[in-house]
Amino acid sequence: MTTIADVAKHAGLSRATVSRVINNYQYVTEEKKKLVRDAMNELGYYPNSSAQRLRNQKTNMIAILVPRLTNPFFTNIIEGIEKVAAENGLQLLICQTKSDKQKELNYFKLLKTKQVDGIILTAIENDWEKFSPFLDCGPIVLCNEYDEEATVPMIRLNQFEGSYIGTRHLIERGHRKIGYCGGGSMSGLSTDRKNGLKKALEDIGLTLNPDWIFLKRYSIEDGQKVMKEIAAMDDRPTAIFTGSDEVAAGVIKESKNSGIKVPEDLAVIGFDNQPIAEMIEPGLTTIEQPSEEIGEKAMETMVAVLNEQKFDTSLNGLSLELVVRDST
Amino acid sequence: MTTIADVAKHAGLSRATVSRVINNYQYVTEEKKKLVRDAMNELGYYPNSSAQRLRNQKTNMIAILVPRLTNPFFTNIIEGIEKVAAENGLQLLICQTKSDKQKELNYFKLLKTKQVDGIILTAIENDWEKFSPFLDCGPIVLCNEYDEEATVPMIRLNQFEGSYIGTRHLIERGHRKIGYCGGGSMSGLSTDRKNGLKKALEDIGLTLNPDWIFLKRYSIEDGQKVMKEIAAMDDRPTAIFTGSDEVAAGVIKESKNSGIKVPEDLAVIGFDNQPIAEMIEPGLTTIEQPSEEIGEKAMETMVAVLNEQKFDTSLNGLSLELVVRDST
DNA sequence: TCGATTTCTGAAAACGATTTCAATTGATTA
DNA sequence: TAATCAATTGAAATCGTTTTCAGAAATCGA
Repeated sequence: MTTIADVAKHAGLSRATVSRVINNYQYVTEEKKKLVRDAMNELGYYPNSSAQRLRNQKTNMIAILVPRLTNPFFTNIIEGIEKVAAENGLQLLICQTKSDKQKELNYFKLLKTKQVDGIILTAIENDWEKFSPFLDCGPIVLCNEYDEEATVPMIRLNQFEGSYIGTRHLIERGHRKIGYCGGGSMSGLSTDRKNGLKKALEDIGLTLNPDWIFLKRYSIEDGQKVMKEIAAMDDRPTAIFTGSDEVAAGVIKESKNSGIKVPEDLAVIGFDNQPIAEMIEPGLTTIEQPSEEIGEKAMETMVAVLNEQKFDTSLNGLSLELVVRDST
Repeated sequence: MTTIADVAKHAGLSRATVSRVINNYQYVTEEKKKLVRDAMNELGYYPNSSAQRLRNQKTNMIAILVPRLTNPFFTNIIEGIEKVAAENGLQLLICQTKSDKQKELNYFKLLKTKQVDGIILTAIENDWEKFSPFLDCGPIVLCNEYDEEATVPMIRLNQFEGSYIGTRHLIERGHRKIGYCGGGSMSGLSTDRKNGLKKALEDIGLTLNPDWIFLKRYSIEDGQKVMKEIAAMDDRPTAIFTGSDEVAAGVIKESKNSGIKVPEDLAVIGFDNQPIAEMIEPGLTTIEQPSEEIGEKAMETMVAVLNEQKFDTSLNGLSLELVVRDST
């Protein structure tokens, strides 16, 4: 491997000068700059990044923790994150937690071992206190997720409002027996959604039937199971509010096997507005989240924190919108 | 930050001994081991990975290049890769090329700068010769892709056969006017598929109509455009063979707007057997690829190469299977 | 013309780990 | 008993950069 010393020797200069050229330090004469550049080209030199990281105490690498890559919502977030990362010369280490507490926690060791400069969390599995040993190892940013205890920047949307407008929509269509199907129980996001639904019900004097609450449902298969459970009930909801389009799609798919008609027998509303919402029949009514923008904001915040700038923690301007199709 | 020197001092031993404990070198007395471990725990010590990488000249990181993360086929491959990577203590750097030549090439610099030990390619955009400067910087493994020129391990399925059996299926259903819709033109995989289709046609004395060949189509939107193009033709194919379920789904979706009935007016066959194939209506007939297994094999090969073991380059035992649904 | 800046460059000291080498001890063998 | 060998440890070199420090050369102002 050719090192900076080889380049220096070949150019008849010192390692220091070569380094200065690489990092465009101002006080190097054009003449020497050219000597160095020629030497680098002739030798095909590239700086060794491990050495740079060690010396600079910086990796320019950010870990991004997602539950599953197969969920387009998260890959869209990544899309946004990646865009801003590239603009700022940062690399991304994409980590799949599979919603596993231990895996999630293990990835935090990346901070301790200095493999990454910071972490963006798109979901939370563990109690927040578990993260406390890592808080001083580098910035942590929450993206599309939040925790009451957390003292870090959070980029999030008003999920409460999202499910509120979704539920209002169902109520307007005449539904009174509305079920809820969401994600993890630790998630502030999930409870917010549940509360938005509750509020919309309470507004018209109803309460959420605990039999119709399904938690920790993430995938198409989970959705299918939910549909089976509902089909088996004596007293069924007439509408179900789900935490993701995938789960909703599973519900709709299974409804065809269970002889339950959507939306006549069961209205279904999703969350995210993924491609599948448009592809499935009947088309899925859903709450659109500007996923790419959330990712961008999260990474912008990360960059700001890394540069010790101020950042904006207010509930950001991005809004959730109801997209009405045929499932309600 | 606490370093190995801090641990050494705290334990009253040398850095060398601490290092030996970390790497469980055999000749350290239990007594000192305990001293070191206690010191590490008390100080909350984690080895700095940049320093380790520099010293060991090894990163334990493998880059995996995919065109797009939003395509479930590739995330499934990643799933398989990740599984084997974890078993071997390797980290994954997931890189999105967006089918961009320059981006693809840029990621190869990861090898030059020693940010990764090796690269797994799941698609090829550039001519193979472009990669030649990187071949001696670390192992490259092709996964689900190949190139005539390439001299590196390739994990691939018999795509020729895949499209052959798919086309046979169409022919059996009475189709004679069959179109082809595939990916990049550089891709050996794509040409193989086209050739499999040609062969099946030639077997019954037909040729592939060049008007019905669509290349560089990857997404749902691309599929929709293809459908529009077909709808505008005077002489339309009665069946179309697509390179991915996403494209096929786009075709089917758009057919509903164009008043063209699938499968009556146009039979559609996909590739991959992604979740969407099952969700869309009519259900998509497709060629199932064991994507996760391909990923596993690719990573196993990478591990073998890294350990300078032999590897198996034969067309591997994984087979493509026709999944018949309602679109044909 | 002389002192004070400003440019420009290189030697050497970091960064934090691992490994070689040599030294020391204790056990074993001839 | 002396010689050999294995077990255990630490000092120091090394991995490839960047940066500090100091010195030399060039420029500037009075």
